[in-house]
Amino acid sequence: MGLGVGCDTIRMESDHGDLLDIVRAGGRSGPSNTEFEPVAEWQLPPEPVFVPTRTETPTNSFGDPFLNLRDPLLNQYIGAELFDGAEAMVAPASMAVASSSGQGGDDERLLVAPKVLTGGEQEIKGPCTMFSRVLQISPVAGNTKPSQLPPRLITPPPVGAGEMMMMKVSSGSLAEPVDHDGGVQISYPRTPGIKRRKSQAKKVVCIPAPAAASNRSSGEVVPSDLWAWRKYGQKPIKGSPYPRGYYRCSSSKGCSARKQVERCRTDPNMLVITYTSEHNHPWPTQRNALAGSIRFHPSKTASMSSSGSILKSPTAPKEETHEAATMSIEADEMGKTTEQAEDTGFHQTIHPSDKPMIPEADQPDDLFAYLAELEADPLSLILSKGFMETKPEEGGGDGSMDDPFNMFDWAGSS
DNA sequence: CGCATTTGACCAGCGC
DNA sequence: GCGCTGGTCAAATGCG
Repeated sequence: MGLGVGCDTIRMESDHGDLLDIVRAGGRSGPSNTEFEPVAEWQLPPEPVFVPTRTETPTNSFGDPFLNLRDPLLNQYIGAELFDGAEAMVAPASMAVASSSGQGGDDERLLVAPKVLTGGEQEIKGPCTMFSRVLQISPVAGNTKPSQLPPRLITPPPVGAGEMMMMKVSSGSLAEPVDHDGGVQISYPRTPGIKRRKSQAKKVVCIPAPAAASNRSSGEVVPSDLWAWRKYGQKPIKGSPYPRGYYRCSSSKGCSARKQVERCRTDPNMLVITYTSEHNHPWPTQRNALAGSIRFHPSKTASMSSSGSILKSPTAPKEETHEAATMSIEADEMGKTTEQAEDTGFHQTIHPSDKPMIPEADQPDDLFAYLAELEADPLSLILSKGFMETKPEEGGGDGSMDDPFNMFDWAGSS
């Protein structure tokens, strides 16, 4: 199932009185007890839209891990590009991402939820909850208001089985999944009553909580990513039975990057991770990242023993990934010619038809190990495997390790 | 011993 | 100004 054009809008009201507009596509009908209402500002472009080049992106100069992610199994992008405060994303066929002009001004936020179906209509269960990963990049403080920006919707070609579901948040607090049959949502924290220190850029990621394999005394299971985080506080949150953990980046001294981890109020199986500030340093080395995340994660130890490192991709060796990283755009696959892609300044590779990154010879064992690891630590795997593939512009970069966006070189530089 | 987590105290923003 | 709540600090504690 590819990306549909027809959309339904489901207006839902959360327990906080927040209105969520859910735009569905792909033929699925929403709950019958909801009010259907079209959202005019949501537009489906006739063809994929390319986002500007990275050089036009003034923020996240050190390679935000949530930009340009790729679904490691589908080998498709699940990431997003942030520029000038606008929201623009590249999504796999299993996901739809959109940005709106925001009739409600600053209150307009976008949500994305993928729906991946196996071949036909059977939904992937179990470890494949990884497919339920969604990203949303919120506007950057000080930049153009979303309401001043034109709508942008970036969709990959309808390749592979998938179903898309889009949502929009009019206002409200942290993301709370409203679709519980496989979708994951991300929103921007917009609780009016909650103080927001200054106007910091925040990214809210809502992911399935890893299996409760961890024996942490707090019972909290925090998925790791490439960064090393140090917990510096925990607070009970009003209205939520679950505390919120506060983490700061420990990969580098002086790094102001922070994240908050809490369980979704309505769905304890979901983790809401809010990223604040940016890293002022490049990606940490594997060793550093490991040092900051291995504690309290016995399952990772087992994973390490089999794969050598929790950050080591069980898929392609470095040479292959690097090769992939330097491959040029297969623009035709996106319904656009290379020239067109270059005209837009967008230089990114999407391989909808690529074979899975799992090496065939190692698939049986590695696949199980991979899935197990995925279940235990999905975010880490996503970040360690699903790196963006960005080819530097001619003369704009040599793809060396000096390029903070060159994830593959970074992974191999430790 | 080094580093991370825990946890109570303190600070700051916001609404009334 | 006061109270509420979220966010941060820092000493205590624990683990490898």
